[in-house]
Amino acid sequence: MVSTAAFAEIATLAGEPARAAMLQALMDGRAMTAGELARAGGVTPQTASGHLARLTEAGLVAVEKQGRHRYHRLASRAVAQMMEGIMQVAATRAVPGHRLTVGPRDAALRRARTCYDHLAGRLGVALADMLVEAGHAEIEPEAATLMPSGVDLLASLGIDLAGRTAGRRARVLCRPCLDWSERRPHLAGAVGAALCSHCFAEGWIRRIEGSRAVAVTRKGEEALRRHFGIVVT
Amino acid sequence: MVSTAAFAEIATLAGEPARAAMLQALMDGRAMTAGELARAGGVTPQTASGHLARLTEAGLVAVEKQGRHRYHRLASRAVAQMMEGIMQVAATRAVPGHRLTVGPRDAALRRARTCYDHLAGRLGVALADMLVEAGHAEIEPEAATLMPSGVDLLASLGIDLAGRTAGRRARVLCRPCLDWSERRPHLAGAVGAALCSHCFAEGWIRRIEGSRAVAVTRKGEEALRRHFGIVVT
DNA sequence: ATCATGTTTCGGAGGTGACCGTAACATCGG
DNA sequence: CCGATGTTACGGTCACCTCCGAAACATGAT
Repeated sequence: MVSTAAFAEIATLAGEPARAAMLQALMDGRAMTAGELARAGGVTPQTASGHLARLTEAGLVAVEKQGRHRYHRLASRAVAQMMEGIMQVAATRAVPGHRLTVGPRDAALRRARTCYDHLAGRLGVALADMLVEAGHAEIEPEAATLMPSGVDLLASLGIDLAGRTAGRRARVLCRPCLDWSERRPHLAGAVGAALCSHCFAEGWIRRIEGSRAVAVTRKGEEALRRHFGIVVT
Repeated sequence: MVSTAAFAEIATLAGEPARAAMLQALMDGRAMTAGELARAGGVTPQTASGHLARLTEAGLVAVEKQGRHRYHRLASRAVAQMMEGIMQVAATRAVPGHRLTVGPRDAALRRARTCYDHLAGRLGVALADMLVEAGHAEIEPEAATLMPSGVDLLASLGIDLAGRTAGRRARVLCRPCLDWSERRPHLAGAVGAALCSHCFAEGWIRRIEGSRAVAVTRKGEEALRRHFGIVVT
């Protein structure tokens, strides 16, 4: 059994408001400096630095030195998945009066954003829906499958699921992720990550300054329509 | 976005040592009284009562009144999944010197136990392994599939995946769960839950007093060998 | 009705931890 | 070398929250 002490320590680290805000800010998969995270958490840089040291020590956050900056990111996919789990529970407790659609800043988030290492929002859900409707994928609440035709489709775009299709059946299992804005699943895990990084690499999407939202470029609009037949409104 | 406040509240609730211990005690899927949970958490009944009230208020725990007793259980599968996520992160931080095999009490746990609503330990892993080797299932780290032959096998035992095989393809996706004692995945989700409850219903396994461990009955040993060809050592 | 068991409420004591000044410490660019 | 930016260390204050004792409250058994 994972000792209760270790369990409690991790949960306590995630539970303090300033740290929680910083961890949530890191959920877009990017690496941020302590200063940025301090603003995200609403505390002074000194305080944030202390928090980050504890998070790093506990293995929730990893740092990379780059010149004068120290970039902090979530240490592993397991951490991101843990956060998702907590958010799912927190979401069920969502106050009815607290409307989910809040202002224009969230509009971009609901349209397209990153969720740690994969795409979410209407873009992420539309991609998942398209794959299901075309028979390229099957998605159930607990798990998802990318069918052989789906693997081929991605391969034709230059996305190889890095040996995951090794030999035999070209079928890849992956994890679904419940989209908090659409309340429907999109593709996560290795498949979602590969798809997302490909979109960035091809210049189909780019990050919106200071936000987890991403913008679909003109090139991206065209590519998404041609390759996937989807239009993200 | 799930508000940071809600996120932090849930994580804080799970992070306090006494509450964490109580939640972990509930991870076997059973319902327990406040008194039992007080012992599990190492606090007095008054304190436990207060904690349980908060956990219930937050939607982590659900209560059922039954005469003089009030039985508490995890409120949803989402909560159990959240706890699993935290435990996964806590496990990666496992101190090397802290050996995982501790004493005889854990021996029973490592052999067979419940993990919220499904089977774990060598029993759970052996079942999963057998299904994979026989081609009845495919298990990858992120997801798992119960193949048509696996669905048929379970159906022949009287386990119907409650409409999940509805019409079309008789193939059920489900979630894998990383076993902390075996460090390998076993079947979770609806499939794991159905399998587990069937084992209890048939008298193949029974709970060991005051523990999350389960014992395989003589009848169970025989049934597991005949139906699945496995022997749990 | 009375007792016993299990559970909740209340109030006060105690401890832990977050927070911010101030200040020292790295590191890079000029 | 020196300044600018970013990060870490220290000390004191303050608020939150856990915990238990005592006591009230339910429910079922005697």
